[in-house]
Amino acid sequence: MSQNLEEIARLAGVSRSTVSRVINSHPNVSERTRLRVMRVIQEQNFRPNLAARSLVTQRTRILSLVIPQAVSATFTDPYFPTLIQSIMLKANEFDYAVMLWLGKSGERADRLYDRVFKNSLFDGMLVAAAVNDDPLIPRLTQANFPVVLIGPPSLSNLNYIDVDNQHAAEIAVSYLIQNGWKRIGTITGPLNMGAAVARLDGYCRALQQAGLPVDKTLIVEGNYDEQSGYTGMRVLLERHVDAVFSASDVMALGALRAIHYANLRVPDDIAIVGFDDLPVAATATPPLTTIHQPIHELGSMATEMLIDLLDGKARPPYQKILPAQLVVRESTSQSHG
Amino acid sequence: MSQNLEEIARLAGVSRSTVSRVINSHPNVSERTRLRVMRVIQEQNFRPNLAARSLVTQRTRILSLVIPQAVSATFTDPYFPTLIQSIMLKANEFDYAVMLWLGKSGERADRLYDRVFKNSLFDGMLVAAAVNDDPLIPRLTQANFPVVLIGPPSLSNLNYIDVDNQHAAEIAVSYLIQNGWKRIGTITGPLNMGAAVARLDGYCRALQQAGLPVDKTLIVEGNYDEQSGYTGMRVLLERHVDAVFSASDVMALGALRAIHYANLRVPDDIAIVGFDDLPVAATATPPLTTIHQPIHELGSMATEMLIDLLDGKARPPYQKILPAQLVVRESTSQSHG
DNA sequence: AGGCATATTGGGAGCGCTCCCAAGTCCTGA
DNA sequence: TCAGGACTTGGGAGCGCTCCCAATATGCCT
Repeated sequence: MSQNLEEIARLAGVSRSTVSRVINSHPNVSERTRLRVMRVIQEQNFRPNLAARSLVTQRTRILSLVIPQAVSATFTDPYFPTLIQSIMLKANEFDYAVMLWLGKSGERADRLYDRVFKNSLFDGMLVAAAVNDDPLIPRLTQANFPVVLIGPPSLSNLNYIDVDNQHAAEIAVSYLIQNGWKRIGTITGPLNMGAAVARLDGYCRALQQAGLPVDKTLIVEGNYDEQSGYTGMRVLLERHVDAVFSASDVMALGALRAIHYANLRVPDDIAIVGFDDLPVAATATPPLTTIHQPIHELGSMATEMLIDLLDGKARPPYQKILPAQLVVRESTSQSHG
Repeated sequence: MSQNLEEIARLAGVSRSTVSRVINSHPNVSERTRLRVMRVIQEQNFRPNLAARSLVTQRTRILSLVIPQAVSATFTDPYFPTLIQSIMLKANEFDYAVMLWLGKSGERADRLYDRVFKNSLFDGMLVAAAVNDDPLIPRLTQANFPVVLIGPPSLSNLNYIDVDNQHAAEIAVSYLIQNGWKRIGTITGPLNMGAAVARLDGYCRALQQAGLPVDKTLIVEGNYDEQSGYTGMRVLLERHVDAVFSASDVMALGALRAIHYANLRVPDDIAIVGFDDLPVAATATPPLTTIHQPIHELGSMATEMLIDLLDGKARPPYQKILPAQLVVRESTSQSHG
């Protein structure tokens, strides 16, 4: 069970080096020998010791995925599971394994990074949902460690992939305006996160471009979870909005709950637009108009970017921005004008 | 940045061995030397090479978490994120890192295990949501590799932790019976999974103990997702049930949707009991009576069990069963008798 | 002061692999 | 038949660490 190259070599009647060549599919091995060695490897169910290999190659073929904001509330959002899954699959496709690191709720983020960096066993790092003042960023500027951020970066020369949050939000709000809604509020994400800020910017721009005032009392900060959507909507109801742009579907669901609770109807009394296009958006009552985020692409492209960086196929700063589309459903289907 | 023990030793004016002792906090180092070495380590931001260490210790302090059933539908269920998070945190607490492995949708599970076992860089393995005919199980019986299953095992001598699914289901259905509901249907989970079978058994036992017939036409198989709850409920509505035991909250949500769609009311016309007690159960309309699963305990205890096994503090078969409790909310609040 | 037990330190060996270079084998063509 | 090139194979060195044992320093007792 726990043999080494030398052992396999003995059984196949060749040298350690030849077995190594077979395993790493080096060209200079005769077909005859290759087959013989392969058979012994199979019979013995031999798996080379990756620690030994890493020691000499200085590569582990492990990627770390770090999610600092994984407080339980955030993690209930299917956004992360989807992202994790797409990263995993892409990594495995390229023969990389993935280590996961989640922040403890209430823990300072640098404690998490201490934990991560204490473990040197990975070649590169993906960071999802970093906050703007993330303590990782300064650490990164000095070292030249391969990292790809998923989401908006707080420094301009970092590697990252993101969806065009601002533009998407602008489209969503413009759509509301074009369909006659006037008093449009928004429930934002946590404003220490870049994506949340960008979505709010898009909201403001759309209003300005339509010549509508930006009323600060119609802007409520949430934290992406259902409850904060509910609470935020209660506030906006008091301010008599007739439409709401929610920075996430999950919060939009909370907003729906608040609206039903107030015995109002969507979209007859109030229109709602979400963000993410989670599966649940399509089955909500009523089905939610929302911005479709290409979460799968985000995850798998981020992984490809990181691997490109590791292979020297790309150099930092390496950056990509993905478009996001408006998906119209019943929560805005009826014109108000 | 990438020095070694020898380098640190030189800077601190001691030997490689002494530095090693300081890092591993061996007792036989004088306080004076210890401080001096520590300071150099700090200054140089030195982190020992884990590959080299693993090569000699034959331990990596990495755990693998394998979720074979992670088809997108399953993964939308917050059960997994919660479980993953609790495992991660407990592992980190014991200074272990966690590698994650997810099955690709439509992929045969043994392909996943091939991938996992090709990577020898972990000391032990946690497997969540294995199916009954999981191809891992035969592999396990031969090797003596440390594995803890999360969920019901298909072989009696495996290490596992589980909640008492059958008993919990029995309590839930008995509660319905005691409150006067008569024609009780059930939407099960996928019946190739042990937990789903156990919950169905509990349903049947409760009926039998109350002297009620088990009507096979009132048993509908789902697959734990929202849509299958919806579809299952449509079938049960045709069969005129007055109460439903759903094997998951997410399916119960689907069932609620079907009931609303049919213009019936919960609990006035139909009572519903779920399973899991996800956060969403409390905020559903109406809030869901359900079985509370201690997901966090499940994950962190499974991790502790695995570490016990690795440390030789426990020997296989090592097994634990956690109780689950009924949480009564409005979806059953009104007696029907 | 000297001797002995104990605390502290140093260095060799070896974990299992890859990489490099040298040696061996085979085949071709004049 | 034999030189010369290409293909194939073997083995030494070394990656950075831990562990063991031997060597040295320290402290205590008589």
